[in-house]
Amino acid sequence: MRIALIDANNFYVSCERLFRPELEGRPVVVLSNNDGCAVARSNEAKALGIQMGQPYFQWQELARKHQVVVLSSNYALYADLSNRFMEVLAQFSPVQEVYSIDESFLDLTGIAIDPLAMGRVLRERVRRWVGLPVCVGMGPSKTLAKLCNHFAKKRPEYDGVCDWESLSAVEQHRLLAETPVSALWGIGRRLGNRLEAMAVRTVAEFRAQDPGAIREHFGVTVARTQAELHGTSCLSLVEIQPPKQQIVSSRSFGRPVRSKASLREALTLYTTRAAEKLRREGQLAALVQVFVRTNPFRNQDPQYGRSVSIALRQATDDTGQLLAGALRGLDEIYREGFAYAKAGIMLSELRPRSLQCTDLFGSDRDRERREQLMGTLDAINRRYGKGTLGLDVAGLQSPRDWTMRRGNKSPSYTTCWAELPIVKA
DNA sequence: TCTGGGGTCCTAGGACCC
DNA sequence: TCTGGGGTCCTAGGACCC
Repeated sequence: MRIALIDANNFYVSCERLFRPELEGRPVVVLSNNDGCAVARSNEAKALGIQMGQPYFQWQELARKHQVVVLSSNYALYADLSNRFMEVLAQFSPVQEVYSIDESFLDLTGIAIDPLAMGRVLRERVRRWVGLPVCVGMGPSKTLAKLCNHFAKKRPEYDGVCDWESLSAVEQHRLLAETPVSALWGIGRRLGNRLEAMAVRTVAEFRAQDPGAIREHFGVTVARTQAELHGTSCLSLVEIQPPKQQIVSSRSFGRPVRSKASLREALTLYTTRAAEKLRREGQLAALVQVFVRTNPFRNQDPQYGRSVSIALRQATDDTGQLLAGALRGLDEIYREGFAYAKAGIMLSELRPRSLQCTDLFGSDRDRERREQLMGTLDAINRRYGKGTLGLDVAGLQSPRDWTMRRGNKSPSYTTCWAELPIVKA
């Protein structure tokens, strides 16, 4: 078994640099929604000490001093480049798992080429065809492929490609002994702390633990991780994404929201998005959950947060019916006098549309007409852009002062005609 | 003043059944 | 005084991922 994990370097930053090559060599940070936290950092920005997930206001001064280029996130651009990246990788193996927006596993078992040579070809191909820098890790299990990818990124001597089985036993052990256990895929901060409390600090020490004891104290997931480190593949590649079990749409507000009218408006937008996703997935939802909460970081302010589940009479993908449920939920949980910072909805108890039962209390003709309406809505929004047409059950009236802040977004270079980059001859 | 969003899986415990 | 055992389903909470 030979599994490769190909991962783009500082993905969002690399996407931005593709259209602004002058950012090469400079510290660049991409921010989360609402320009809240750092979610991608160039190597130069990492070297300045800006942490992943660190709130912008905490390093704003530092950024100014070192002329860091700070950008809002541009998901349309990243999603488009991600698709191109994945298509290029697909040419190297019939078995691919797209693991996240910037990572993919490939099964390279039985491919006769020298793995390191193969890794270098992969890197070069993505670099030339898509323009993104990537690193390649390979090993007999997903966990070892992930770990080797980590080495390929952190250790310049590997030049971006690291294969577990091409390493000598001495080298393997040295790497494991130099790597903290929390660098492992599946070992986060909590488990890392618990392991450390047992004097298990490095991957080498973790691998040497008694498997029975690991299973007993940490459960099957951690036991599998340990087995994978020994080269026993426990996790197979997921080639076809199983249908989603829940669909979430939520946002923090650009500024605190007090009125119910604004919350209704925000939830109308979130429900519209979630319903679109649901229809794209070909699923129906039977349960709508709504939540609102104040800002937990402002603990001097009165805090409130609640969620409620609304069971629908029948599973549906109709924006109107889902929205009616969501707004009924809001009526239940809204309390006056709080400064709300975030709201959202979750659709769950999903099932394929093909299993829809007929409604005892509604006519099929009504249903057909609603389905046509939703289909038309989706088609128009696909063609003319998100949000061109929507339902207004909430009665949109208040000024939309809650929408998110995105002060520094780059143009949608590849997904919007009006924002195509123009190259001057 | 300013702190993201969207997911999955596992486990423990209670309810319930025969 | 003695108070079964095994199984399933559901839910809440915890942990992880990017």
